Amino acid sequence: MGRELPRGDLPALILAVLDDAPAHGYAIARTIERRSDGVLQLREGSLYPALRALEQQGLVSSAWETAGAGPARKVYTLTDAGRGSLVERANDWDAYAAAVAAVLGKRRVSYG
Amino acid sequence: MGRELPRGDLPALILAVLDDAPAHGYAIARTIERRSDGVLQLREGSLYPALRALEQQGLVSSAWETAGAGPARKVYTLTDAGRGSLVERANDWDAYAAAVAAVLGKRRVSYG
DNA sequence: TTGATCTACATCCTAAATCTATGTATAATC
DNA sequence: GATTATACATAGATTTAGGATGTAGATCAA
Repeated sequence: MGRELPRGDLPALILAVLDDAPAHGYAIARTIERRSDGVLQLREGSLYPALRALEQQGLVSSAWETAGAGPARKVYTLTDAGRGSLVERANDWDAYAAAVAAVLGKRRVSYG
Repeated sequence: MGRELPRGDLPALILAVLDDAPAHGYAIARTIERRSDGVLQLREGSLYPALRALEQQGLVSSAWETAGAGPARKVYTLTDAGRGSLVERANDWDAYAAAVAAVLGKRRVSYG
């Protein structure tokens, strides 16, 4: 269980999670795993660099949340630019998925 | 036009093309572009290393075709192992595409 | 006959993005 | 007090695709 992510799709997934509500890194990873039924798994080594890049690009903003129990959390919020980028990336994904499906054809479990 | 390929999907695309008929490298690239309506574009720097890797793994076999007009062609044929690998990769793709779609949700052109 | 274009294969280098491994630290559970 | 879950972070290795470049035959136009 748990397929590696093909490169390039991770930012879109993070933005999509943040589009529902602000969240901190660890929660983002858990949400992606849950929503994908465990198919998509996301390591810290991928997650935090990706979040930093998104922030540098102005697609998310962050704020430390020191109150509450447990270690401090850095909570990320989608910016307007991030929202726009998400729509673009989602459409791009659709086009890509359709293209791959067109090349692969209908070879599935019952191939013969 | 022409999106870069997320890493990992290229072998599956090549195997799928060869599943219909043996073909040489250049023709494989053209077929992928045509079937995907130009969305997927494949450069020599990606194509030939990928073909060599597939051959080393025993998923395709190759033979030089010297007859005919133009430069010599190396014609690739899917092996039985390649056929099995293709089915596996196609199913894997399905699972991955479904997982990404689940995380992305229904954010598309008419986002709001 | 020169040049441009398409076909066709090939390699080297670079870049990007992800994973592995490791480290720090708090809190709850056993 | 040991383990587990939470939570952030970085360095290094790996994978894999693209860019640039090179060779070479065939075709066609100027």
